[in-house]
Amino acid sequence: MAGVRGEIDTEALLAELTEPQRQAVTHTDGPLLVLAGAGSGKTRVITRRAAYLASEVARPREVLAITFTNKAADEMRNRIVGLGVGRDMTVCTFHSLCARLLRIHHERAGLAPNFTIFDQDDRRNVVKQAVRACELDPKNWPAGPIEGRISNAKNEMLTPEAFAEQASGYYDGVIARIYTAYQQILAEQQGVDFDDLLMRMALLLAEDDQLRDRLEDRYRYVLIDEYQDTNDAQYNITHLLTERRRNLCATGDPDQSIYGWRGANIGNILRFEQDHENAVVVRLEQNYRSTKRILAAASSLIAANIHRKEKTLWTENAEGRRVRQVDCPDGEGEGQFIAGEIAKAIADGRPPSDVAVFYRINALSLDIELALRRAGIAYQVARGQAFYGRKEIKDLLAYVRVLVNPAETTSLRRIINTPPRSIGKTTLGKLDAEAARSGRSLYDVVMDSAAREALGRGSDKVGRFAELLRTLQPLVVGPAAKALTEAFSQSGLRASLVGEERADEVPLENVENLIAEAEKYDRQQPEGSVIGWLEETSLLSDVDSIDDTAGAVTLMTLHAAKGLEFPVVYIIGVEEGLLPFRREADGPADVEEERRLCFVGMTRAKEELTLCHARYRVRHGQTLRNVRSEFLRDLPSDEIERCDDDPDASDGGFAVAERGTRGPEDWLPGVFVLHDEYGIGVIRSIRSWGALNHATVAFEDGEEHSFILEYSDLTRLEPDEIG
DNA sequence: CTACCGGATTTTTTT
DNA sequence: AATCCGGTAG
Repeated sequence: MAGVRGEIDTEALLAELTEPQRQAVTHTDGPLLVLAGAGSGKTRVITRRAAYLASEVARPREVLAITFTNKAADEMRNRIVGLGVGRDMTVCTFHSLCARLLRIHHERAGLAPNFTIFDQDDRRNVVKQAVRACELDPKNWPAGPIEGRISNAKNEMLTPEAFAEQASGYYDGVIARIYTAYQQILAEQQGVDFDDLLMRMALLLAEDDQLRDRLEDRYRYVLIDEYQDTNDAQYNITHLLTERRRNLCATGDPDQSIYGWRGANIGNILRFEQDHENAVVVRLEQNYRSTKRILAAASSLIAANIHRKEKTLWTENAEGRRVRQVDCPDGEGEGQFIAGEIAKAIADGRPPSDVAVFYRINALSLDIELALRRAGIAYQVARGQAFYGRKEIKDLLAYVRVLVNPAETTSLRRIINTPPRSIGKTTLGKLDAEAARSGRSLYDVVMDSAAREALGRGSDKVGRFAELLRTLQPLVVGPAAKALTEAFSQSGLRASLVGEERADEVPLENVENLIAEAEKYDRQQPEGSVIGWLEETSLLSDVDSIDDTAGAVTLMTLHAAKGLEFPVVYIIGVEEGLLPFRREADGPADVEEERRLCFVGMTRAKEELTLCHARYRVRHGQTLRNVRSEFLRDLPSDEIERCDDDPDASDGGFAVAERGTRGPEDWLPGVFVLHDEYGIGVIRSIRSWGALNHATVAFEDGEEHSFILEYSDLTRLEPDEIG
């Protein structure tokens, strides 16, 4: 039986599927939740399902599939095309979908057609401007927390007005003022931040019935992947798009919810059945990815979470090697150990691309990078954002952004004296004053020859800059690479970079790579534009930069690793304070989410898994003493092979007391202790300060106290001593 | 207007 | 440790 469209072989779509997989693929109408455990063949199910829908009940263009990253979207699209479905299915991320729709329906959304997307850096910049506009001291109002507040507000779809209404207390009142100013600056600059993309789309869908109907008719079947990591705005968009037909298929795994800190609401997936009457739920619990031992270790870890829907993964795969736990003296030793292991594996015929190294924070990649470089092993770091953060790249992008969106004063200020053209503070101040006086944008003032006359000495220089912008302006309608190349050379940026070199990096080459990327875009999107390229570039994620064909070891954060798989996986920095990550400043860490994060990392491994921890780690230029992670205690100890990178230090991460007053294995999180005054308590965490170890202990009355282990009179209790 | 100095700040994770 | 910011000197 062939599909109705003829080109697709339906039988092939259903071949080699287990019963639950088949059910997920062939369920057509009504809400469907696929609870897909790690490695349970979810991608296969989703792609086949999308193809099945496009063959049996809809046209490809009527299917909308939303993924978490652009890379995942590209892969899914390619696989669907490989199944014989035409290219016109919409497969993208929430953010790119919203950007595209808001661009098309900009008028309804109250946006300029050429709005630009503000990234993290831009957002920080605007927050600082907003704080200044509110006449607050930036020292008392640091940008970071404010960004978080504004972001949360937007995730909850609170506009500045709505936020101000529900704000209570002094702090929130001020935040409301800053948020208002922030939004005002964005509006002036025709800028939209990441959260705006979602919030504006959700609000637009909620209030514009006509548009909602049109989109519902267009996207008759909607698939959302990684549903456990959707936030409230995304939830609203999803529901507004599927209200009438209810053809929503959500896939995900509550055990892999790792974005709570940015507003993801795990409740979205947990409440799916309550939210959707008659929802069909399919569970995929057979793992096809990992060895029995890897799966056992990961399952054992995640079982330690208390707030959890029970789920048991199983596999028919081979037993495999034991999961290893390696104790390293320090970060450098850890890097050397891993580089040595990888070099051995490569010598044995293992392709470098089989191997991945994961870490909790980007800073940890440095030691590994250094060691791999020394060992001559090719590697790539998933850090696309960092590339776009480079000065020369930002400079050139600022030119393009001004061409696309002249209202973007921030970019204009960036380039007006980059490269140096002797337009300094004084001149800029005069231009600003004139803009404020006449109510025009900075750009308009710069381009106004009459206004320039009044500048005095700076007049000529600004005149030449205006001339430059005028020459470049027509390039917005042409291909992206052309605009970049011309802006680069005509602005004098190129000349200023020639011969520049910093820390084994050549800025000129970076720009050339950027232009090469633009050329690729121009080839792939002949209908594209500079605006389109800029939009795509703004929405790139870290993993989007990794190249599967590079033949290199891959380094990335645990967050970026979501959805990927590698035969050989190393997780480094499995230490208290790092994984689970804790910072004194912000309250207690969400240990369950951290544990899920570790679980995500472990379940990426197909054949071999190694968890490393170091006893000393350099952070902010200071050497810290680290204790191995409490998560390691959740692993089945008889299944784990313990290795020691440094034979003289077999006590490993447990070497707590250098003064010899305390036994090495005795002082760990989770250990019960007795204190003369406070009674029985349990150690929450151990931190090292110089040579001393501080323990935070939670007591029965709920109080927490900190002690210096070497000096305190805490007594350790054996498990059988606890009544 | 640029160049340089010293102090503050940084790094949690990201679309 | 490395970078960024603001202030001051030239």
